[in-house]
Amino acid sequence: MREKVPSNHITVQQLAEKLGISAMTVSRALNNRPHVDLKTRKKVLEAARRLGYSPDLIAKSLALRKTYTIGVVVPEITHSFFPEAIHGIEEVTYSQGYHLILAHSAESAERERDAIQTLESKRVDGILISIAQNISDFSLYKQIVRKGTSLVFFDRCVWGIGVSCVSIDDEKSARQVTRHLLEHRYKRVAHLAGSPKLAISKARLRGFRKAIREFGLSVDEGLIVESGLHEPGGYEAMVKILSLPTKRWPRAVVAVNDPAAFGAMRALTEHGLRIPEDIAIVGFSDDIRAAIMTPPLTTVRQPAFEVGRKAAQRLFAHIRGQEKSATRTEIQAELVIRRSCGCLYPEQKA
Amino acid sequence: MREKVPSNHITVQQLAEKLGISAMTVSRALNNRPHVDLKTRKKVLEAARRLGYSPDLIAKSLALRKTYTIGVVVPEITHSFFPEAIHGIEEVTYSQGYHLILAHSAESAERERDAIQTLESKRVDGILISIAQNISDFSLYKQIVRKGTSLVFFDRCVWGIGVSCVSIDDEKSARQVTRHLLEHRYKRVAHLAGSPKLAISKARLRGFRKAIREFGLSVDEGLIVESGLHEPGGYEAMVKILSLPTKRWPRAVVAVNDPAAFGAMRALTEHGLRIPEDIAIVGFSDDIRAAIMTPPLTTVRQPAFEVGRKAAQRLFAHIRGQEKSATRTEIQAELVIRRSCGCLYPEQKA
DNA sequence: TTGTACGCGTTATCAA
DNA sequence: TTGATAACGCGTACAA
Repeated sequence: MREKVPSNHITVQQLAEKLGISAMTVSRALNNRPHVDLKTRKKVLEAARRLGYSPDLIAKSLALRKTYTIGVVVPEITHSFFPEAIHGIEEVTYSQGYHLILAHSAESAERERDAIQTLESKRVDGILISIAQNISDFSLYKQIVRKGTSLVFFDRCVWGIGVSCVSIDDEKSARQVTRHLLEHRYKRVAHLAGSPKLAISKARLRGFRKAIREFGLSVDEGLIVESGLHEPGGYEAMVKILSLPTKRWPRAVVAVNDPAAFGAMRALTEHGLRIPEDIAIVGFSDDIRAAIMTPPLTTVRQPAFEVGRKAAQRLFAHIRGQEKSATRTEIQAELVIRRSCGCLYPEQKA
Repeated sequence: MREKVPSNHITVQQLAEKLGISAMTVSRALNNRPHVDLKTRKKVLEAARRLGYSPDLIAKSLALRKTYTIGVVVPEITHSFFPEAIHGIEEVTYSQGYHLILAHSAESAERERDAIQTLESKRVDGILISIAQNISDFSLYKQIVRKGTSLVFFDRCVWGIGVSCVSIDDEKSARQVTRHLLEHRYKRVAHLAGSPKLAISKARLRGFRKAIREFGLSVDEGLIVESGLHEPGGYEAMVKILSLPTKRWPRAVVAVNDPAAFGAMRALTEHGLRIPEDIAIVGFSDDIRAAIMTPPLTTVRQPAFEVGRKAAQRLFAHIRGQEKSATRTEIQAELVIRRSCGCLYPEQKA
């Protein structure tokens, strides 16, 4: 027993019949194409408006084999980075007259697979994706490209499969913030590392190591502790560090992101340690809470909007066939210096 | 000069030819429909997998006149409420096998109009919308409904046009939080009101007044000050209140939202007043920063995820034709008691 | 300037 | 169980 669907959508055919002309003429008039008498054109447009004609983009897409739509897959939607990136994507998309289908993988490989296949089936003209954690099989991405759909990664990328990527230069940024600490004469610096499987974690760890080496210091491996990306993990990791003999304690900490830093700050405070006087700390990502922590957290600001904007631009370049080979765009992050690193005033230094 | 679009998508026809059977049989096999020999079915599925067949949902939608897609229009995308609501919508949508097209009106009536028309043209099965500010022409919404597209408002609604709505009960929530203060023996309570044009502001003000009256007290109109919805406005409004003679000062403050409360807290602190010992304060919306203010801010939690979830459920009920008339769903907000209201420990009371 | 025939990829319908 | 035909709404190509 099927429901009666009203579907009061008027078609080009119907418009044509009502006006006593052919569908083709109506189509031409509606799409501002040449070879239509001005009077006929006016008549058509007027009728279309009056009858509330709305073009069927489904039919149009089928005929033109082009949807003027791009798909976006994000692993997380609540975290402030992605809404901002989506905002950036959306600005470009809108200005180009394209539409946007949003899919959410919820950090699940299966849901990501679903999402990509759906987007492919919807025949989007291109896909922007920030991949879920723990993805190790890249064959789907390759398949998409092979089938002729433009693809660009943003924020979380896969290298070596010929796909462009726009991301934050995590390694350079981590190196920069670590250097900042070292320049202020902190010698022993710890790192709360994210998952060793995640590219951003690895990049930040690399940047951290690089900075230490560049200062002619050596890395104390015991001061590199895995914290994950959330507050509780940061807390645990810091507790673990504080369980070391006091003389092995670090003078400063570089956390893989702000939530981890928040957890670490809690651990420090609970141990009766002052920030930054006893141990300084810096985060990563400029979480909205960073500025109002006590003390305010020094961090690295991620220009999410910019990442989204650039990624969308790259995708459109690719869709238009202006992009020959895979490119790698790295947006420069920005160091936001606050009290937690103890570097604001010279006299606070170690 | 047209570009060569690879578009290596295999079709049902091609599959059929390769297998030497008809397209119809392939279609039946792929869609798990009856009347297909088990062996044929297996052969089809195997071939589809091997050749990377991906169904063309555009063609399918055209044939079935159903897209299995809903559209969502939000006025803002960075504010944490909407990402969470979208998350809630997404969970329902995903579980129902539907897809989601996201559109962003950026608080602009024109962009909202664009978005709605696009969604209509894309023949989505339903639309969820939280309307932009300053919208006064509701004819478009009515038109959408008339054309047979299901519509449900969420968070920001329009009444009286026969469309269902899911929102937070602002008036009741404001009444509840105000009552909470009054129950703890605060007598003089001020209100930082948002814009008198905004529905949520008006509702919260109504709730505030109602609670006061219910306690047999009268409202001191001088203690109701317009603050807008942001931090600076909250600061200004509080300064204005503190410029009153000391004896007219309130013992507690209900702010229209958290940012306004943050501003007010800054004003209080700068005046050397203690929170909550001298003046207590409560906010509205459980901004992520509320918990880490000094002192932590008592506030009203907006279950955004829940609003999104419920709205999506309503929409699906409507799409399935199970919904006769327009309904009004109000999600109950939740009071989050922290230190700023001075009600956590009995001995702190006034 | 206008109109006709056909195809886009899929499924419903009805016949075999 | 299978297949041929038509239709979904639109635009391209070509003819009138």
